[in-house]
Amino acid sequence: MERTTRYSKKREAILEVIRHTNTHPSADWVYQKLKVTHPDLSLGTVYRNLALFKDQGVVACVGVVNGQERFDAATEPHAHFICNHCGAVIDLPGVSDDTALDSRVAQEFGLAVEYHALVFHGACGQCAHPSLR
Amino acid sequence: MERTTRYSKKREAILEVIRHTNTHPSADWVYQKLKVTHPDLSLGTVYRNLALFKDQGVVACVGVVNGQERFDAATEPHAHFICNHCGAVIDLPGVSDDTALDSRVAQEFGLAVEYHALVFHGACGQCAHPSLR
DNA sequence: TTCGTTGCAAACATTTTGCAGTTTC
DNA sequence: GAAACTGCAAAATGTTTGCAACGAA
Repeated sequence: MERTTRYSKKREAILEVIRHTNTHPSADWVYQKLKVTHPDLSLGTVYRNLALFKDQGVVACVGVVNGQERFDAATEPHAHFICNHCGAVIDLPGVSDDTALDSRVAQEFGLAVEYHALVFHGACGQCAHPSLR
Repeated sequence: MERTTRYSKKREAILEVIRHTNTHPSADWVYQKLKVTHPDLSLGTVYRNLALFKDQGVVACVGVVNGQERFDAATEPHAHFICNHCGAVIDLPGVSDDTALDSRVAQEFGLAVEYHALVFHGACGQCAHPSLR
C-alpha cells in the first residue's frame, strides 16, 4: 500500500521557487510568483505539493505569520526572526543551535522531543527605522 | 481619542478560564468551556476579548497548532512543548530562559528584538507510549 | 446619556477536497 | 493502462466584522 511519487513539472517548479528565495514564502507567494511563467498553475496544486514536501522533509514550516503558513527550503535547524510589523521572516544563522537541549528536555519532562524552534520577534530594520528607506 | 475599557462579566469569565487551565487553550476551547455556565456567550465575544487581552499583554499567544491560535495566561517568558500528534501544549519551566540572546541577536543582525520563543516539538508522553494510558 | 460590549449572522481568508481530465511510467 | 498529478470550483475551517440591542459608568 505504498504510495509512490511521480515526476511533475509543476512540482519541480514549486520547489525551485522555494529554494531560490530567502523570503520564507507562503503558499500564495509561491503561487503568485509562478503564475507568470505557469499561467495554468492552480493554488490547490501548490498546497498539495507543499504538504508533500513537508512529509518528505524537503521543506520545513517556519511558522504561521498573519494566518499564513511560511516555508523554508533550508531544513538544517537554525533560528529565525519574524517582524511583527511587516511579517518578514529572516534567517539567523549561527544562533544557539543547541541540539543537546532536546535530549535534556526529553529526559527532564518525559517527552519524545524531535526538534525545537527558536524564533525571535520584534521589528526588522526597515520597520524599526522607516526613515532610512 | 483614547479608547477606555469597561467592566464586563463575560470578559472576566473568559480571563478566568484561561487563568485556571494549563492547556493553553484555543478560542473555541474557551467558548466550549464557558457555554455550560454562560449559554448566551458568543464565539465572537471570545475572539474580541482574546484580542483585547493580547493588546493589553494580559495573555500571550503561544503559537498556532493545527490552524488554531493557542493562548497562555503566563506572560513571563518560558519554553513550550507542542505535541505534533495530539496538539497538546505543555509548559517547560526553567528551560534556557536566556534573555541576553535577544540583545545579542539585535546587535549582530541589526534587528529590534523584543522577545523570543523557544518551542520544542515531538510526541508527548501519552502519544509516545499509548499503551500506558 | 454616552459609548463600550455583546449576540447573531454574514463576510473573510486560508486551506482542503471531490471530481473529471491529463500526465507519468 | 494503472495510478499519480492537476485545474477547477465547492467546501471546510478559523477568524473578523457590521449592526442593532444591551449594559456599565
